[in-house]
Amino acid sequence: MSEEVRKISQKLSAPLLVSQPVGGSVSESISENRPTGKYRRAVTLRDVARKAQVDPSTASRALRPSTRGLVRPDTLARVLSTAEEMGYRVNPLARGLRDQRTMTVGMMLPDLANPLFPPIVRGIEDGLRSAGYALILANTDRDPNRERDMLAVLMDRQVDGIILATAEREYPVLDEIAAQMPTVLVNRTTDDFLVSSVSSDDHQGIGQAVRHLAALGHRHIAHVGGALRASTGALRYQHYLGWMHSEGLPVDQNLVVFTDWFTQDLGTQACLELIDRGVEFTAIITGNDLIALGCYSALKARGLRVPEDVSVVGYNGIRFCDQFSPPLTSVRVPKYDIGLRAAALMLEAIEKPEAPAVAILLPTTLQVRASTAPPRDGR
Amino acid sequence: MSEEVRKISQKLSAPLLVSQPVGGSVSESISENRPTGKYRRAVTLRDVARKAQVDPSTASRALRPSTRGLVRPDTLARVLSTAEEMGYRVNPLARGLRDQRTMTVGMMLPDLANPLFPPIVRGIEDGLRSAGYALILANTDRDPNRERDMLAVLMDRQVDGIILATAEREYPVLDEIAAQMPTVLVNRTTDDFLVSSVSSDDHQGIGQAVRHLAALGHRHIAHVGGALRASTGALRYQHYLGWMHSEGLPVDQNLVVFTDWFTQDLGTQACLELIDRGVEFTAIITGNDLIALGCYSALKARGLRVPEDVSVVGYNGIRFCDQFSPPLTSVRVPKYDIGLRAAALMLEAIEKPEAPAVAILLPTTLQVRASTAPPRDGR
DNA sequence: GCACATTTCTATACCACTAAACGAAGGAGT
DNA sequence: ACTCCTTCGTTTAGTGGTATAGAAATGTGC
Repeated sequence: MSEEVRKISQKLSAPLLVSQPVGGSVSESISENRPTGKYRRAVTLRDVARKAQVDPSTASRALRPSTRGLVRPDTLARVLSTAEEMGYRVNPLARGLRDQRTMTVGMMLPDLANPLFPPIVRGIEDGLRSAGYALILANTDRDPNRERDMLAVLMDRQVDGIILATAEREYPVLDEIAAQMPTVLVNRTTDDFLVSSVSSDDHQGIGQAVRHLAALGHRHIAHVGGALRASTGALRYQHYLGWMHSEGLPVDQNLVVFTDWFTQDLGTQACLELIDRGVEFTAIITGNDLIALGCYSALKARGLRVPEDVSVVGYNGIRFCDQFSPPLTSVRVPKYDIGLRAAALMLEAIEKPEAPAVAILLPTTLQVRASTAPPRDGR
Repeated sequence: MSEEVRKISQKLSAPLLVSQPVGGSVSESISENRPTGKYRRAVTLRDVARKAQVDPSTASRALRPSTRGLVRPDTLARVLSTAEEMGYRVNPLARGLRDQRTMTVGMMLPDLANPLFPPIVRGIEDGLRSAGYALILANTDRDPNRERDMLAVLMDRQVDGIILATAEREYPVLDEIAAQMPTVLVNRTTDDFLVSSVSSDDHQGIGQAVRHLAALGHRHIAHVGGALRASTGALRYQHYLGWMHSEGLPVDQNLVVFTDWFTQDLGTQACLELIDRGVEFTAIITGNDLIALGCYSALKARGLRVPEDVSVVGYNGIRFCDQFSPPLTSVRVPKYDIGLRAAALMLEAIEKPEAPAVAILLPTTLQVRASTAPPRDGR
């Protein structure tokens, strides 16, 4: 029935080379040395200048706001209107070559398919776009070789700055990168505080989680943490310790396990290990939502129900948290805003390369859902 | 406890301007007109040529593989080694300006945060990357103005091609775009078959869904479709009709509703409308997974259970389908592969602009999960 | 009416790279 | 010894835009 739409091939209609009629006394057409290819060539500054009867440099002046004052009003108007009329647009390549700027920012991230990143990327994207910058993404899959390669690719492209979502606490390349161009870290930071960063306030976030569980009556709260070599993993663990203490709850290192990375499978493994230690607990604070999902599987495998037997709190508040079974209580981090801020910071860094580094922490909100409940009485 | 990591600001260590010692008889340093800024300037072709004692154009020949044959072996070696030694990298801006190619492809998509897109984008990204191309994303949020703007931005940047995930069946801008540069559609197509596209084989996909439900014993299968102005919405609807007929199942237009767009909320609305028509059905085939989630809510709101009272089949097989409550049976489309293919097609189109358009359909697989079950007996 | 200041525009040069045309050197052929 | 050819390199010019210096036009004051 739909066979007619399958694997068909059909000639492209040959497009017209629209050669805009050039009125007035200047007779040359726009870029007479037009290539013979399929596509139309763009109008250049020279084309505009010729038609407006001025020198290209005058046209250039007229067209860029900052130098506009150096042009007599009537000339200005003439240039502007012919430019408008001819549909002139500056060629950012040419301008970039001259100014040594590409108006492009590179971003390295582990994997766009990780649901944490798309909203951040959108934020960055939108933030940069409003200032005329474009974003080039490079996924590294946490492969150090690929990371090097992608970095080289971005550098080669002369990006005006680099945003990194790939940083680990020890991250030797960073020095090298930061020495070459403006650099901003998102979501994660390094131990050496050299470079600006934007992330969520994990202190506050873990606090919300601990206090929420404490308020429900939990005392034996476990931690299935993320990778300690990532700042997020380490910080959340530290803040877990800190808040447990300050809430007067017992901390037992047998109730703490770590994953090697922030994935569902590793979360399951770690959680199974935790359970099999046989130390009693009624709630888990996890390193992120994926690990939390891993805990769901592990708990289920050992016949424990969420939240009846064990409450689980995630971190990040990725999309679909509310659709999980049960819906996952999670510390929501403002992902889009993190991106926006990172973009703003990048623009600032490009503008003023000598400005000092800043760490920006954005507030989290606890989203309480069905994965947390009071512990069964008696425990 | 973590106060020390909060809102700190600290001077960046001033980086050294590493001025590589230039040996040999040529005494000028690399780019003596180095700017005074924070960052090091790149080594140019001239620098290499000077040091290797050849003309820049000879160096250029030596350095690009295609013209390498025109250079005597010893000269070649000398140029190559000095280039290596000085860490020379071509400036893509300059090359792009000369060759009128940016080695960059633009992509317009509605919203990266839609879980359908990240895997596709990764595929495109990886496919392009391997050929030395980079990808620039532009999110449009389906706002026609934004769409125009983003398009202009991409054009201005002289991208070598455009990949569109924003096409609707009637999509007037497309002609204009396709006349200007290589264009490839992903996921969706237009009614006028002018431009190459890569999407999933919806005929096969819906077939899998219908036959799965039929095999379970369902006869009254409803369709909560997507937007008809998108090819995906229209095709899936048509194929639903087709397969229902060919499976000998009754088609009742009262069992068909459409959403205005592929979102969860609109899915809920549409499904509520469907239920309130009072016509009996035991299963729903939806326009995509988000609509399926919307149906979950609607069914729940009317006291119907999935899958006991109504089976639900999604489309796309987005991430976390298996975590939903209940886990969603869905037609999985090979998102990453779609991206890869789109990239390949784009590269081909850039290479040979006159090549005819092709529509590539990739096979789907039905992932059966807990949202589908046999209908309760008696119905 | 002239010197001088100011405004407005043009010419030049450069950003980094490369295709095409050109030229020099060396070898082969007669 | 002379031309012709091949090989390898350089010169030239051009990609589009803009800062800078300087030229031309205009205005000002006496």
